[in-house]
Amino acid sequence: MEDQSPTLGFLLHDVARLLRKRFEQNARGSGLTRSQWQVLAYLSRSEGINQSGLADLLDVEPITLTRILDKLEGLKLIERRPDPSDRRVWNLHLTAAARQKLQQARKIGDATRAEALAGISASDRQQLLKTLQVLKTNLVEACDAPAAEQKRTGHV
Amino acid sequence: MEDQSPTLGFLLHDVARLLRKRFEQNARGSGLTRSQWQVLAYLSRSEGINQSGLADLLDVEPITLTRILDKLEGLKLIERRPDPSDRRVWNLHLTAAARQKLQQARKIGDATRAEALAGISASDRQQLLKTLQVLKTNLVEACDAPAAEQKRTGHV
DNA sequence: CCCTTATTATAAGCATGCTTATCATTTGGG
DNA sequence: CCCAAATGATAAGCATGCTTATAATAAGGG
Repeated sequence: MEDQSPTLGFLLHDVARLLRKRFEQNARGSGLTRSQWQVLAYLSRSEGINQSGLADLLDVEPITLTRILDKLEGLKLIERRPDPSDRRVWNLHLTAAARQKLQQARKIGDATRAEALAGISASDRQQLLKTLQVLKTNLVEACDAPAAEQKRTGHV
Repeated sequence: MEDQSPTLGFLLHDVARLLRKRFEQNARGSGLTRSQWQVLAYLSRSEGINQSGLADLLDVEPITLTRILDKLEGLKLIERRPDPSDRRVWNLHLTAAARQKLQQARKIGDATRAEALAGISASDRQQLLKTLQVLKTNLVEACDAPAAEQKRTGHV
């Protein structure tokens, strides 16, 4: 695992970064970044949700989301509406412009994904998604647990 | 592809980010971040390389690497030595301290990877690495090409 | 030899992620 | 009812990625 080929972590990080980079190359001029698109996409399935709820869906920290929402609000793509029963809370809504952008960005995402997946069979794609989903579940759980002991035996 | 489950891009991004986060939780106190570790790891296989060569290996932009090297140099983990034949160039070398750190970080990486891969069979792990490697190759190539046309037919 | 072009490293400025801290508000125990 | 603890949003500061730009140097054609 440690010799010639990069480890899983390096490889995953690189692939995610390159996919993000290629998406943004293809999306030049859309005015939306990948993260902004992700926030809009998740919000479109949960309109009216509040910020900490949406941060949970996205598995990011609330403060990370706050800044993305600041941008999206400035672009008039979302609205923060005060919650009638809790003055700490903002309820989030898409604007009409956001719904248009979403369609556009979805096309760019499809095209970018097609570039990345060239030459990979349908069953390998399925397998990839399945395995990544397991990794994500494992990691979400691990991140809430105390730090792993590093086995000094060197055995994995 | 677009309905309930996250797309490949979101999933990859999330898994990479969570793996990075978990690594850093486990590495608390090592004084090294994941990216710094990656730079040391690649450099250990190519000592004496210059900055743009190393940036190519890592598939990052030279300026991204410059700042990481600034940190590593400040931590006395690398040395920049002037190239005798080209005054623009720095040749990069690990210090003895870096070699120690590398061993320590490798253990943390192994432990983190084990957490992420829990419950995934050896053959599925192989398959995952293989597919990711193809994705990376596709993307490195795509990023050097002009932006993809987005097929307005909606077909992928 | 000189001038244009390419290459190496770095700077400035932005976006997203994090940790840690703060403020306002709500909730719940006594 | 009142104070302590929990919760929602935000701020400050750091790391790493990017794009675009700049300075110094090298290389090559005329």
